[in-house]
Amino acid sequence: MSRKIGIIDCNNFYVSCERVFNPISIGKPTVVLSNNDGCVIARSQEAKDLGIKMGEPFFQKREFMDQHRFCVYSSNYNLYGDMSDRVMSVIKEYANEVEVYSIDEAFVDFSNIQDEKLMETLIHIKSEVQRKVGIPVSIGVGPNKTLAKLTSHMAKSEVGYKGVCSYWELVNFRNMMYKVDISEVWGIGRKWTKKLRSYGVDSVGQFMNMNDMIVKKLMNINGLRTKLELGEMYCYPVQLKSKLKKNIASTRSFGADLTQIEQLQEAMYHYIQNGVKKLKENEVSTSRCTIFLAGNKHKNQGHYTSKSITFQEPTQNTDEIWSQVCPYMVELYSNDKKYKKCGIIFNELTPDNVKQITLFTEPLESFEVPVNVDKKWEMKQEYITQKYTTSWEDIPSVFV
DNA sequence: TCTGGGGTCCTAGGACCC
DNA sequence: TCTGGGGTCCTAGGACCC
Repeated sequence: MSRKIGIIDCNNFYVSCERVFNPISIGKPTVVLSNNDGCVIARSQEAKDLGIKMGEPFFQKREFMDQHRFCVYSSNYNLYGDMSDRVMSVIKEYANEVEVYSIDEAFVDFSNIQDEKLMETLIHIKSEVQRKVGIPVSIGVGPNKTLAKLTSHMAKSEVGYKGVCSYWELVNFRNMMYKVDISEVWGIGRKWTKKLRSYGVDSVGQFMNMNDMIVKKLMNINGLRTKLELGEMYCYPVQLKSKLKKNIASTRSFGADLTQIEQLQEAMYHYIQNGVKKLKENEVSTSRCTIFLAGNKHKNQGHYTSKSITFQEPTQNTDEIWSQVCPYMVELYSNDKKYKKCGIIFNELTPDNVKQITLFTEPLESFEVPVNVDKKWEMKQEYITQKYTTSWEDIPSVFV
């Protein structure tokens, strides 16, 4: 007997969250912007209909949005995180086997629900999330994740489905797939779409007809899995237990180009503090990190350097990390370049409860770094925090 | 003037070892 | 001068996702 895998997906999630608290934007074209108000990361249906693309730079569309009386919001991740928790807990009232896949999506294993009750259950969940949290969702269900995603796409794009679509209710699925573009498949992104098109494969139906070995060669094992899932095989299991994170990153673009190493160091210290906060929230320590400095790739200054640094033992101490990172920044930095972004990625995370004891711990060389022994650092940091706060957050958050 | 941030997985190639 | 084969580990780069 086939599994019943569902995907419950919040519609235009960030916009929908804003609309719960700003009903004035309902019915108007609405977008939510990324950090720095850089680009569009969520769009209402009205905004999509007016041709606003995902990831489009805000400054290029600002005038257009003014003309069309858009509601524009800077992103408010605390709000979205909280709304996400509420949506997920409503879902969990009706299903035990839930994988929270992202802030706005959950895979659910509905296999234990009787065939005849399936649609009824899904419709009920959809209306309960709407009633209790105020967020509209779409639901797709099929024998695996890939087909669930594809049916949820149909649930969204075809009004007739009213937001809930089951693979088993689709008549002549295979024929329908010749009309669905290959890029709609979960797991097939821009590059692979281009590659497949160059082989004359434009529709999902054509992709399904390809030879397995060719698919594997052209893409990789996951490309093949995607193809097999379209043919009803079950390759990507629903992950009921949340897996431990493998990396935790803290990176930001600057409000303007930076040229001095002191500025970069201040920024990096800031990001380390932020990253350490995340380490503590996740109850892990790091024994290795990667730092990077990068230029503005949009301005023909797309340089990038990075360095991996191994710590003597797992840590979640900002200054300890900083003392190791600082000398390498000097190494990576070059005074004839402009920098637009930097950051730190913590790798090799170990849960705090299994901390190892190192028998021979040598004193940390890098504690000798001068910046760490006098108090100049803290003053600088305070100054830069103020500065960053004004340039990042002192931006009007609503334009009507 | 202004173009996000944070993840995962796979693969090829080099280093190194026996 | 000649110069095997196999295994593991690491890293960089490239693809994908939201």
